[in-house]
Amino acid sequence: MGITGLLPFLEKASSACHLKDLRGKCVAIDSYCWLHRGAFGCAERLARGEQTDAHIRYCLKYVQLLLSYNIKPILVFDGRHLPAKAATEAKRRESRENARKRGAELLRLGRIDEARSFLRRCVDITHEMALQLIQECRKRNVDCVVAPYEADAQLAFLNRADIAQYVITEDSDLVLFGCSRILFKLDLTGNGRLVESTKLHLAMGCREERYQFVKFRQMCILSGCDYLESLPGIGLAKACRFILKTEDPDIKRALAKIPAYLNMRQLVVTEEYKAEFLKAEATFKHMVVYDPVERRQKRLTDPLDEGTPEEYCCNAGVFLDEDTAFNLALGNLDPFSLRPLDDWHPDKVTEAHGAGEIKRSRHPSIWQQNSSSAGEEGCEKQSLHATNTQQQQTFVKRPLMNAAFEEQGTKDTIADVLQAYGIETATEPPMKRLCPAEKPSIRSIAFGYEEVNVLEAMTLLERGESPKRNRNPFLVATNAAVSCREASNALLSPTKITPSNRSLLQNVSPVKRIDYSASGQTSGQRDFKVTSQSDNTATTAVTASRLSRFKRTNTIASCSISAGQKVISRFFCSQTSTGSTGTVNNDGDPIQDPKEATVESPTAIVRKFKSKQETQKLAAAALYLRSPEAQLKLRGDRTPEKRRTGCDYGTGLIEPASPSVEEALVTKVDSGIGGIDDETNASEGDGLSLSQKENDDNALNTVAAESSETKGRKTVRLSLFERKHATKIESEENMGSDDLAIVLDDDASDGGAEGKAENRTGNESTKTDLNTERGKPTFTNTAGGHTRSEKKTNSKPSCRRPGLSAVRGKPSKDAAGLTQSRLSMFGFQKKSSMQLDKR
DNA sequence: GTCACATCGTCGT
DNA sequence: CGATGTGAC
Repeated sequence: MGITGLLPFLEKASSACHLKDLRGKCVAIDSYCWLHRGAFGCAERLARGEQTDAHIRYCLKYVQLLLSYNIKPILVFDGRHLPAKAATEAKRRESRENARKRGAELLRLGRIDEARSFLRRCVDITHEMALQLIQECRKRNVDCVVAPYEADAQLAFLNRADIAQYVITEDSDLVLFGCSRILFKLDLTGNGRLVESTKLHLAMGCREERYQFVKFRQMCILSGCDYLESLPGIGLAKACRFILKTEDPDIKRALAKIPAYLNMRQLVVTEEYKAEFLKAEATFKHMVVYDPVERRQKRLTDPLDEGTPEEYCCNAGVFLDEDTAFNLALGNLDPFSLRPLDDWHPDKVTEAHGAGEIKRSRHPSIWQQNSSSAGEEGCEKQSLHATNTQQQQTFVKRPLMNAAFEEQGTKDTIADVLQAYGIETATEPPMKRLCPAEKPSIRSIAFGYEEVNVLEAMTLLERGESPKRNRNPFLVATNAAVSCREASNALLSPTKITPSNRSLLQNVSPVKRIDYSASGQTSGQRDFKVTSQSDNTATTAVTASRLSRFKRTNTIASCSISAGQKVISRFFCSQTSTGSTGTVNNDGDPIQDPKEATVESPTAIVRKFKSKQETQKLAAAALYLRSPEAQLKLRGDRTPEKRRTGCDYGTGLIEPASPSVEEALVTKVDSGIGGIDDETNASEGDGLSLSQKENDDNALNTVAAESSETKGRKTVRLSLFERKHATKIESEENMGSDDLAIVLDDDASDGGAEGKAENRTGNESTKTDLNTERGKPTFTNTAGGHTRSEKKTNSKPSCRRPGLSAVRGKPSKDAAGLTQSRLSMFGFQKKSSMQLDKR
């Protein structure tokens, strides 16, 4: 059920979002949504008990989509039913059962079409389906978790623990559970709607300083949620008005004032309701979830921390014994009977498991128990669960990625390091400054990745926006969707390893392997530790600086940097007079003596940078506005091929595509979905996609086909709708189609055709608006239906006749059922009569 | 303007 | 499950 009307209510707290903004992140998925949508397509077969895997393939398509953007997915499944929801569940089961019976009956009577509609409504997502998907995911090294109870709480836990930075769902309840970033309405083109908890006050219409998340949650519970029916006559709007009005922090006392505050004298707030309210609140706060890191069940938040009496948690689930809980979370048990169905164990995974053509994700598993297993999750774990030890700057060791090389320990040049990991080094090292520092005139227009990154972070910082794109393929997580502060801090400060400043190089560099916790002692050439006490000799200085340059950029790691000291990034060192020694190595990079690293606050550096480097900033801004391809061209493409082509996690469902190619496609598809007018063909001087279009030749891969098919479908659907109206008008006016004022054409019949997308770029969007959201999902009908009507009315009347394939299967009687308001909404009535008048 | 309730669509070819 | 439409207050 969720919260009725919450998503439209959250319009102001949401923004259009694309998966490309989530690169390098980890995303927890409410798998039920995908399974349910997937099962809908093969509902008949499922209802008849026939064998099918269409729904599984549907889900894997999404998994693949995420992997192709280098996003780590964690699929979360529902577990047992909460007692509080038992009634709702029973009701659902009953209605499904009824639908099944009626469907079967109609099927016997041979009324296939009617039977179909009932059979679709009776699809139930069973744990067997979930397990089927889980098993496919295991083959691909994609993590799955079965929640002890509701997936919602589990998703929220993963999000709050920062194991997953985003949550994908269709259920508005996730907001109440306290997720920070939720992606709704994700489609196969990668577009979705992002709701951020930091913006919730905007939706409530409340000043930020007066806003508390607790208030938001109380508002939602008051409006009616899964655990508590609303008081009669109270919906979101009234609940919001009440919550904003009341000052009383004690909600139990405040609840009594509802009738007075809302002018609803007839309303009675019983003691029972108050108690149930507190229980419902506790259910959201303290539901039992599973912590895959600690491998134990716990509550989403600790009742002691929140001061919640234990008796209120009676609906929030009970704990299982350790072993059962673990196996349930892995998906090995049937959640209801707790009978074993499988015996998979994360610690006993063999590579052979995924043998065959199926490619395995390289993301580290959340189930990797050894916290020293590092990689991404190692970092997560450290930032999450080892905050205390972090103060000692204890770095976790990552597993040896290339044992032969790493044990050897002699090859310490950048080229060697990269080569050891299969990165092509025939070209220059990726982080190499493209234009040497000694050529300042050229430097002002050419930038390395870091520069652009920093500039971008600062530019966005200035504007108070979140960074949108990853431009530096090596700074995977620094950029996208991290708050600006985080981004700039990661670049500016002597950082600890956090999820936001990981990089490929960090993993590649031997530096990472130094265990600083040991004794501060490090061995030979491997010590590239940059500290104020560092004693790099002249002979090792060049090599050391080259490698430490990598390190400093992202993880300036040292146990001996004391508070207040700051080793600033190479970029800033070279730009600030105090930071640079003035010496340059043979790469043209300044060799920075760590002793002279300035102790400056990030803001001070930014200020200095801003005043001194205005031209560079402008140039960088110009560069920022280019597509990734254009940037690469401008800077000279030094990125090793392997990295540029993105990840290679494909399973064959969707071929792994270069991220840039995907972006190109999305740009095209975006413009295709939104526009329903053919008469405007110009793809409005879209500077961003210029070079992407040049790349189109490469774009004809499976993803292309997928995307354009989707586009085609949508277009056909729109056309079908339009045609229905047209038919209606036609019959009403008693006119032949030749006389019909609405222009009909056959364009939509071949929906998947390449190139149409650009032609359909609607004239509805402002040409100069780079943030246009056309074609992206929105929460409100005003944004969906109404804009469409505006599009229609603003443009010349036109209507595409769908192809035969689109008409087939839809009984024409539907057209007769259209209401006048619907017609006028799409502008047909008006237009047709207008045109008819002319005649 | 709100809210409650009923009904539809979700896929895929 | 959300979206949408409709009718009651």
